[in-house]
Amino acid sequence: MILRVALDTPLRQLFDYLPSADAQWPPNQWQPGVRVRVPFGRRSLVGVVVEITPQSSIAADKLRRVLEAIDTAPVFDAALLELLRWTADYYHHPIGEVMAAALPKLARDGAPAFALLERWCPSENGAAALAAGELRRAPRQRELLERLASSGGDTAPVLDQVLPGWRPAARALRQRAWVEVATVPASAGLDATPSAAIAHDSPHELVAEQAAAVRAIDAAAGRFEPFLLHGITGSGKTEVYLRVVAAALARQQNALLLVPEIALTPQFVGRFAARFDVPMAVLHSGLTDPQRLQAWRELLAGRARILIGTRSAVFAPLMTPGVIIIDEEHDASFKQQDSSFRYSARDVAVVRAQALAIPIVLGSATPALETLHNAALGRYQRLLLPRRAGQAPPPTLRLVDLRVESLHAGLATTSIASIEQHLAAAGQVLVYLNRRGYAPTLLCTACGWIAPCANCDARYTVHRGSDRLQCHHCGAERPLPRQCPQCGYEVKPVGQGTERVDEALAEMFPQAPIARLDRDVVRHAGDVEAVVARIDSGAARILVGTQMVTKGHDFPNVTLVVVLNADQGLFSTDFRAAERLAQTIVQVAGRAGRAQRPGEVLIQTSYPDHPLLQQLLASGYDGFSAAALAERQAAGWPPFSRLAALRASGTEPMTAVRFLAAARQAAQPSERVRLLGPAPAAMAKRAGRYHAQLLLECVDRPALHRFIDDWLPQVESLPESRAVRWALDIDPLDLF
DNA sequence: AGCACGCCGACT
DNA sequence: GTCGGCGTGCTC
Repeated sequence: MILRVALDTPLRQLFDYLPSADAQWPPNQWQPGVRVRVPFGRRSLVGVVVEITPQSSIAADKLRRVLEAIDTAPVFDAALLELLRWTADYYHHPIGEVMAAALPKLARDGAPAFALLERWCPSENGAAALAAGELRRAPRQRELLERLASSGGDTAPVLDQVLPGWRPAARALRQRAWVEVATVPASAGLDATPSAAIAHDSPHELVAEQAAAVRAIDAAAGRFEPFLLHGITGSGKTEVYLRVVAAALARQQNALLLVPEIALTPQFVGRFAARFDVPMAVLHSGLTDPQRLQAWRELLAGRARILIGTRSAVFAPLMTPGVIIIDEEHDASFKQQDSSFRYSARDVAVVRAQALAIPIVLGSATPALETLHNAALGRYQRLLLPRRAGQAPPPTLRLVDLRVESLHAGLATTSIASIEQHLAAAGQVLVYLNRRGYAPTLLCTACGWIAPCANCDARYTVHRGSDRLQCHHCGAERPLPRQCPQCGYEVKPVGQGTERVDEALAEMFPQAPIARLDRDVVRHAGDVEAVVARIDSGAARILVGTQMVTKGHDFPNVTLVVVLNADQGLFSTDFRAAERLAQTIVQVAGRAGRAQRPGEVLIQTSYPDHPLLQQLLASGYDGFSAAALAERQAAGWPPFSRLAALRASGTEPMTAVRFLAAARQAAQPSERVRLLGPAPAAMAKRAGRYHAQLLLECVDRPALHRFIDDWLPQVESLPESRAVRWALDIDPLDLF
């Protein structure tokens, strides 16, 4: 019997092992999905048994024995194992690394799948000693031994409660062999967290469209059916989620809710905890390793009924899942960007739902064009929530023509006048600017020197708060110079960041307290909530923020939104830039006028005639997306074709390009797959490395994947690959 | 990715 | 004379 094991290495293969000699592990106990410790070269690694086969193609004398089985039951059930194999296949990524990504770090290192507790028992000698009246001079030890004798044994947490400070006594007793200690698995009830809140939140009334959406999703129970829940901001998508989860719970099933980022988990946990009196688990990167392990164990034991998590939660073990929900499905955070395993949690979730034969709900006010296309093709059922709850009227959008306006700290005269009006009418104002810091450049007024980052093709951003220069691309920092290091003349910050807009607004409207929301003011968990609370309570009247303000939080009393710089996305080389800009504008506009008062949205631009802006103004996101999809079709971009990008970086300017050129050379010419590049990245140098990419495009997905399957082994063995870091990005979101 | 083996420069 | 630089090869 051969165990085929996935190991956390970049090698694209399984490794064959003989079962351990352990008598406790008869052959019929080995199962796929069980973790094992195996010898690998000269180290020992934790891997996952993926297959059990009668024989191996590896020479018998090379096969080694498993050192130890870590689990008695699989940590990946058959369905999850199959999903992980599909994922490794689809993203052309080593299976062992995919499996590693699906496990919390501590589980990856071999931590048991269930919590272990120390259990202390009296020994026979101990009972005898007690009866003989020993320990008269050691009251603590006697007390402990008496307790253990009467209870027959206790676990450490119990002893912590009944006899605080019992450890020294226990150690002494153990030395005399009067007590024994064993580690036992924590059985269900023992370490179960008591459910926090009693469900007190009563379901909101549903409007007709919400009710129809809930009915449609509930009707799909027990079969695979993807839904696009396209609901404008404020239309009550969350209430639909709650109803759908309630129905799943009623069917004795569990639910998975994926959210794009950590900041959004507390509010969902709050809403769900208020509605449901069931154990929930939360998984995101803000947890400590032990917390993540704990959540994973709760899921594995089937104790948690609802899982709310970010990207990697799509791989969490789920017992009898009944529905998967993806909130803000268009959000780019669902696509892993920073590791070499670049998966889309949204797309994997759809595959998981399909394998599980359960419905999946993709919710958004601004769906991705891919998703809208799937809905148009009838692959996804589109559910529309076109109205705001509470009959709040939709905000009106207006463009502010920067060519004819004078600017004060990035604010046009019209915008300033509007802010004044709204403040006077007791409204709140939101100013959106996708640039943190004080100013994006520091310029010498005499010689034209601009503070450059030494590691990147970028400029330092001026930060007044910390009185430093900061590179937003590599994180480098240095003190803010007082004079030009080149000519000694005066330097000044040029351009606007949120910090400067905050300062300028404070000068213009001294009576209106300002809150700022960007990564510089949000340092710890709870910071976002604190800022949101200042706005909600009315303590602050103006909110200045970056992308962060567009995500999730509602500001019901905001009546005016000003978008300071919409133009960055208008002329990008990236074919997705327009989509992202439209989504941002619609999302930030959605923050305005959600209570009774109508909202107003001002978009400052130097290109008021740009078709994208005109489209958005005339026919909203629907009109924009229809036009954008037509453009994509004409240009042959996704979703009308499939892309993959081979990305590389090296410490020398040309190594990445050379590697990619060699990779292109190595490719079998194909009529169907087009190769574009290699091309250096728009910002080639980042953090001291030079980046480049080679793009693959093909109308037919299976053809593209077959091509990559043939090509990748050759790419791997290229001598040029030694000098670079490279990664293959399937369905890339941004092209540089 | 690790980790070891192996062959050429600046140091006690 | 050695410590150590990273090239190259292997992991069932």
